[in-house]
Amino acid sequence: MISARVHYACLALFELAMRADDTTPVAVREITDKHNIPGPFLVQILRPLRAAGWVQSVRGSHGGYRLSVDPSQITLLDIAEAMGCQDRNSHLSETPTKSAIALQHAWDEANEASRAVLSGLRLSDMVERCHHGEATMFYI
Amino acid sequence: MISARVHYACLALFELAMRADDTTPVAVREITDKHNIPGPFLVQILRPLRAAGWVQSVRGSHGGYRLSVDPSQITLLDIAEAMGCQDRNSHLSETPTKSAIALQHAWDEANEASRAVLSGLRLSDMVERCHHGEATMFYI
DNA sequence: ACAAACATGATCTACTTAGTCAAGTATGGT
DNA sequence: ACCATACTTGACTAAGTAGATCATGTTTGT
Repeated sequence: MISARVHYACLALFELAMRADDTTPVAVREITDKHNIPGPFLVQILRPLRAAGWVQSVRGSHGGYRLSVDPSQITLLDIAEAMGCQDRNSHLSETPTKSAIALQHAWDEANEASRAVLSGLRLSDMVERCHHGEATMFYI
Repeated sequence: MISARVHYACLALFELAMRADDTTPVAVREITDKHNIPGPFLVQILRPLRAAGWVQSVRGSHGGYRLSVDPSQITLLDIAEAMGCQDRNSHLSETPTKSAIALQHAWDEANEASRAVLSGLRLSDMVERCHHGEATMFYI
C-alpha cells in the first residue's frame, strides 16, 4: 500500500524539516547516507516534491535542498498523493451489479479510513515524534 | 490496494451466500456469467476459499460450489487475507532510524484503520446491503 | 579552470497481477 | 458402458509497475 518512493520522500522531508532552521541547503548525499536510500533514486523522488513547491533546490557547489513551506502545512497524505502512486482500487465495470457496487463502497470506506489517518499526520507532528522518542505515542 | 482476486472472491461468495437456502450447488459458469468474471480465473480464486473451509465443491455433472459456513462468520478482511495478497508495507531496514520507525508506525496506523473497516463488514452484512439497495447505507 | 552538486531523460531488471491453457478426474443421465 | 458436464491441478504467458541505475548536461563556488 505504501511504496518505497513515498517512504523515502517522507524521510527526506523529515530530514529537511529537522534542519529547517539552518539556512544552508542539505545535499542529496547527506540524506541518502543517513537514511540508507539508494543513491540516485532519491533524486527522482525529490522532483515531484519540488514540483509541489515543498522544497527548493540550490544548484552548484554547496548546493542542495531546503524546505520551502511550513512543516505543519503538509500531511503524510499530501506526500503520498504527490508521489503519484497507482491506485487500482476501482473494480467497477460499465454495468456493475448491485453486489459490485456495494463491494466497491466497502473498498472505498476502507480506503477513506486510512486516508483519514494519514491526513491527520502533519510533517510537524512527525518531526515532533522523532524528537520525543516513540514509546508513548502509539496506542494501537 | 484491493486486487481483482479479492474483489472476485467476494462477488463469488456473495452469490453463494445469496443462494445458500437452495441446496443445489452453483456452477462456476453461473457466477462468471452473472458477474463478468473472466472464465477460468474464478476457478483458481475458489481454491483458497475451499482451503479456508468456506465453500464446498461438488464434482461431476450438476456439480458446483456451495457455501459451507454461516455468512456472519466471514468478514471482508478474512476474505482479503485468504487471497494471500502481497503486502509491501514494511519499509524498515535492519538498523532503522528514529524517523523510519516513526514513519512505519504511521503506515501501520493507516493500515490498521482500513483493516478495522473491513473486519467490521461480514458477508451477511454485505448480502443484506445488496438486497436493501445502497442509497442509505453509506455516510461518507 | 575545476570540482561539487543538482537536472533530466533513458534504460534495465525483477516481481506481481491478471489471465489462459491443457490434461486429468469425478458424477449423473441415457 | 458411454458421454457430456463440471470440478482439479499445475504449468504457463503477458503486461504493467516499482525499484534502481546510468549517462549526460548544467549551474555555481573557489
